[in-house]
Amino acid sequence: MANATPRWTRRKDARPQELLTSALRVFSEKGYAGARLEDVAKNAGVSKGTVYLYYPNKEELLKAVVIEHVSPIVDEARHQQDDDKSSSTLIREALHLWWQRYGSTELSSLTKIVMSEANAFPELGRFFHDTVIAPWWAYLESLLQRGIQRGEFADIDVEYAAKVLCAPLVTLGLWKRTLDTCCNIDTNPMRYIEAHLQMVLNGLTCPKQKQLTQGKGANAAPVEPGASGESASVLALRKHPKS
Amino acid sequence: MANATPRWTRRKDARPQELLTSALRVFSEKGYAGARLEDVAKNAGVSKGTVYLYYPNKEELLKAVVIEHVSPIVDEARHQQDDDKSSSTLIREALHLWWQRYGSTELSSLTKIVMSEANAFPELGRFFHDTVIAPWWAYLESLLQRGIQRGEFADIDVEYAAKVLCAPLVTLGLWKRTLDTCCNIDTNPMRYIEAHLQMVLNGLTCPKQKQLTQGKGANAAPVEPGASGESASVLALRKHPKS
Amino acid sequence: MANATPRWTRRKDARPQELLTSALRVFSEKGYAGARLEDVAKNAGVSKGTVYLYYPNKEELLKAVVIEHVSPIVDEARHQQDDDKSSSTLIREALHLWWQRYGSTELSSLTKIVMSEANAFPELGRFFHDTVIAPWWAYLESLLQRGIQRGEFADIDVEYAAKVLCAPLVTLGLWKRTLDTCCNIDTNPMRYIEAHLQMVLNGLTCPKQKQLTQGKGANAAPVEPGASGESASVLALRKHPKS
Amino acid sequence: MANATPRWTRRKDARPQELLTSALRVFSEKGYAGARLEDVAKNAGVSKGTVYLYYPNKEELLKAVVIEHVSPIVDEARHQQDDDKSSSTLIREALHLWWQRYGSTELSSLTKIVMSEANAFPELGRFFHDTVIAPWWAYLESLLQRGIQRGEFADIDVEYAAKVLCAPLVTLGLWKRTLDTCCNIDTNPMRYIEAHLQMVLNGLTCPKQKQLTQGKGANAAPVEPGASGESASVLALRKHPKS
DNA sequence: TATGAATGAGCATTCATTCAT
DNA sequence: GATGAATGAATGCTCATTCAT
Repeated sequence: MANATPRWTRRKDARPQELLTSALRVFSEKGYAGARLEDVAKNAGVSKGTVYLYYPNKEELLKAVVIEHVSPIVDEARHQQDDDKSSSTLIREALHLWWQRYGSTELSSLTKIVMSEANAFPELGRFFHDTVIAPWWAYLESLLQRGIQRGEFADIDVEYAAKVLCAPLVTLGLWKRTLDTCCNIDTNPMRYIEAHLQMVLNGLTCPKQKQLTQGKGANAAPVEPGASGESASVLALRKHPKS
Repeated sequence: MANATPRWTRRKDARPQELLTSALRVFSEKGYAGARLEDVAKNAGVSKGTVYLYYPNKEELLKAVVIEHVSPIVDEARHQQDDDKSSSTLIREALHLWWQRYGSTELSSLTKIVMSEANAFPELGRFFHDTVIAPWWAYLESLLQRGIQRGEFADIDVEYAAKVLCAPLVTLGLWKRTLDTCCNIDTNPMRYIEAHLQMVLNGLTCPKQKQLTQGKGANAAPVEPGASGESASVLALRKHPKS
Repeated sequence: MANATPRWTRRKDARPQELLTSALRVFSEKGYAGARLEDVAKNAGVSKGTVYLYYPNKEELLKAVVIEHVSPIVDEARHQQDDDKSSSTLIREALHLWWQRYGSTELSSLTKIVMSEANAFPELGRFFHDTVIAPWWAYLESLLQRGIQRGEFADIDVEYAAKVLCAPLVTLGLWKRTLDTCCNIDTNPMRYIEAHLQMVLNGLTCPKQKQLTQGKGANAAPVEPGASGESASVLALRKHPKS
Repeated sequence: MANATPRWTRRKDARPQELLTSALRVFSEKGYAGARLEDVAKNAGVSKGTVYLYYPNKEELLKAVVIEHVSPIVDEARHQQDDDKSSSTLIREALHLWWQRYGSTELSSLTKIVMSEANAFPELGRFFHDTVIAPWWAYLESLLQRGIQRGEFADIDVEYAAKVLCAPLVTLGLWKRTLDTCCNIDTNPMRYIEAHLQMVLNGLTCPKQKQLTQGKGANAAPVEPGASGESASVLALRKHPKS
């Protein structure tokens, strides 16, 4: 027996980190409701009660995980400098950074969890929005703005374009951790991101066709229906936008 | 006693439908773990025990919800005809259709639920992939292929572009049902979709700049670093793709 | 096996009563905090979960015990009629009734429990006061008033006398269920009540002495100190009444 | 480091005292089960572990509180001298003393606690009886005896009268600390005690009526039923004394 | 002595599932 | 088929107690 396993060699200072890491793993795997605090504890090499020495309850533990792990990423992006790179390059870098630091890691499970629990714990949703989503949107927005001002980008709906810009990465992170796993698929993230950038930077439309649609303002109404022989059904869709 | 209270005049066949609708609502609101079968039952106007007459357990009920509600949507898209519209228009229509039939409805909660539970119930994830995701991807892929063949679209990475193409809509559906609610935001779906289409069809890059980047194949390696003065960090990012 | 022990032969209607009886016993024995709902259940021959079908939580169960068991007693006393008995007799009857219906039964444990938990659950304390204590005080007060009006009783501080009148019974109930048990004492309740009634109705003071102290009003200040050679310490006590 | 923060200048001997005081407060407020040793410690300005240096467990701590705080009071009463005061005065003094030293202080919470826990810890109940109750009874008994012997008091059931005599004070102490608090009542202790003394010394019965009932021995059977027109129900009560 | 991090048994509460009616 | 009372396993959380420092 001896002191083979000393009851607490580790420092109080180390505990929170260990618990948070363990919690991230368990929440990732089981979701919020499915995560048992006992597993979080066991995983961190401590007993159930110890968790409560550091976090008053399950919800706060989850929040702590988000705060601890996500916030730094956003800060990193926020402090990205505008240097003399092209705006395209900065966007490319931003998306890759997000992927490398968040999407490709266990952290992206948090997206899933927050989405799932936002109804039950609106405060968590708000926190995630304010801390993670909004800053990202703001950063991407500033990059788009920069591109337009420097004549690199066409004049588009900056606010919404920013939201759209990061959406595929969010989805990718989600899929990698869910469908990929259970369907034995192996989506290639770099190829995915590249496809996204290609489309978004250059557009699908063939250069020769550009004249036809090019030149409209960013907020321009959708392509005029009648003009391009669209079906009535599409008209209907556009005229009664839902929600 | 007689039929003083015709407790079940409704046909037996109607029950499953009502249960499924009720279940969709409850799962939507509470998530899988949070949904109480008693609420599903109450909501459908039956007793707790009745649920078990139709579905052996909670998991099967969820699967049934997905099967019942999602499958038809995909069929509708699958049978979309190639007529003489432009490929851009078909893509536009496809995305609007998805939004109208799925994203904007309670169904989009299923995305959230499936994502959350895919680890716990891989079979559910597989089913969702096979039934919902894959067909959509295939359909979008076919549209992209058509566009390229008809000279409307540039030659891009069709397989991945299809995945990217629907990703923002998935994200939008997720956000509308989570962050929008708890942050009191009101994202405008039509504006969002339009921004997406604008970017994807025309690209961000200003026409005059196009020459510089245009002309590379779809699967082309990312813009050559050195050539455009990108920082080493981006290089690094691209050279060590994670996950 | 057969249906030796049918899962639930007993009626839903019977359950609450059985649970309440069981709860009274367990609360009596263990106090509020010490009572385990599982014991309450087992005692009533049901499972833990069943308790929650009838009472939403431990606190409500306790309240229900009080409501169910105590209220009737008070009602009984409240409806006691003023007939042609002497007021002494009515008081005698009231105290005996209290003892027979409450003090001598398991119910008197509730006094103990309510006292113990009143700080933690003030609402419970209020409820007990309003439902049990106050009505009793009011009833005794009315009897005292009647006695004075009919010339049977001296003119005393009716409000406080009523409180004092029932106090010894409360204490007796408490003692019987605590000290008597653990000290192997066997206080004789009838003798106790009789001693109380003797003192209270006739007073300790010997008839011959009565002239000396008699004749003062009920609310009279305590016997004048100096006049009867009392010690300074008592003076002090009276001049600085605490609390 | 040195003694930069003289963490414990206080003598070791002081600790138990402080702990006991703190424990009294916490037990008072929360009851036995509800009291958290951590609060006791914090309140005394020490750490949780320290409590265990002085008291092996919670139960012993409670016993120590009782021993420490209650014993002195009894001693004080026990040493009360019989001087030339009237027996009424001595009784009056005794009750006031009890109120001042015990009932009106935090100590009276101990009554509540001991009552609550006597079943769980019979030894505690015995200790309280032997140390607190019995001596008080004995003292009051001696005063009553003295009164009778000196012709001041009628010939009553001394043993039980003593118990009854202090009962209202016990109840008052209990009520002040429970119902008064949660019902926002403010019972006036001096008025209460005075009402008690008035009744007990002079009796309720109007002087003119005294002849009718006076003159019976203390242990006399209750007023003869038939003789005073009492109802049959009272007869019943008296003939089947319970418990 | 004193500390306070760690433990783990213990209990209230929930809810999917069963089954006698 | 339908009911809903009953079940009991599961889990969040508390707190008396221990013990390495």
